[in-house]
Amino acid sequence: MLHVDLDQFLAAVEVLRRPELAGLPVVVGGRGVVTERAVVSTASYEAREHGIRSGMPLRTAHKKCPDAVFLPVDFPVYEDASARVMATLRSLEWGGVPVVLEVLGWDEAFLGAGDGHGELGDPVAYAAAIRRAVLDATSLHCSVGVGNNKLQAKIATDFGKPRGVFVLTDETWFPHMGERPTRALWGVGAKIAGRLSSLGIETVRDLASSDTETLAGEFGPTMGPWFHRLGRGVDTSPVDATPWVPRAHGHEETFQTDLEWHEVPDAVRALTARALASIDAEGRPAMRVHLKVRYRSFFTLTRSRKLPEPSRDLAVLGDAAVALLDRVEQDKQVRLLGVRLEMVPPEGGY
DNA sequence: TCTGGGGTCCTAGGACCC
DNA sequence: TCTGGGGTCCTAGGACCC
Repeated sequence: MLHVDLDQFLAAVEVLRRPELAGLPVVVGGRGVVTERAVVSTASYEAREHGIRSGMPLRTAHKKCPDAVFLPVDFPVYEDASARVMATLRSLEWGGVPVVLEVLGWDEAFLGAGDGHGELGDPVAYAAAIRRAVLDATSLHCSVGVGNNKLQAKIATDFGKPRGVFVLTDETWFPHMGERPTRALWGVGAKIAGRLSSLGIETVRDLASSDTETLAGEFGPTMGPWFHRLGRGVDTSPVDATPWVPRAHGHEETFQTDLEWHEVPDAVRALTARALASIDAEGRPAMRVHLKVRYRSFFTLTRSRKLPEPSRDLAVLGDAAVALLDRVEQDKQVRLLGVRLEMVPPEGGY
């Protein structure tokens, strides 16, 4: 089982079309304007040497490295580059058998052989061949993780970065992961790590040897046992090449200056129109409308309502979104608004 | 003037029905 | 007058990931 992840993907694509940027600190985020409310999407390795990280406010990044090149996020260009990478991967064979490819976003994929569980021959040699194939076809570098399952392969890739291959298996799981904090696991974020810590569970090994019943009591019958499996490096899910079918599309916007309440309904209607344009491309009507409101204090509310009947009518959807405003506090300035339209499932479900 | 924008999945609790 | 369970649907919100 392999996991492939492009190195500093957005920055690498920008350098490809502007070779003079090679070797410079490059930061891609927002509209590329360092005074605006936006965050870093990807920083080149040179920029990371200055302490710049994904998710960091652009303004902060600019303070850390005023000489960095700041570029706007250019969706179509990354989508095109991503499509070429995935087409390259999908065309590969493993031991004479077509690979099974599960795409995760723009710059990542799981790759298996046969039924999606198996692998053939020498996976490390094959991983190196994949890196060459992607580089030859797209001029982009990637790292590859090898594991007995998707969880292990995914974590292995991080150890292999940049431009490397790393192997993490049932045999090497505890030597590599046992003493790391639970946060190192794919699926454990800051909040879950904190709740685990309050149960006395700090490391991956602690989690692996913890009591499943206790975890189920704390996190529920699905999440509890799942966390326990994460700790042991266990993951039975196959690589699934089924094309992704979106459940919903939405748009949200952080306003450069907070909105006064009288400006909010029009802004909600504008976001609804953008969301509608996105779901129109899917050809399925909306069945539920979600509204997200963030106030100046960074306090965020969500409200949603199921429509009486599915709709693709802008007036109907706009009215439904605006009606949700009645259920939120209307006395504070608004920093962010979001409208998401959940679509009717396709024939036969997802 | 720290803290984007696109998503998915899970849980809790209330309403309602039998 | 008091009150058990099971089941489903719906909404709010939490958490995670790229």
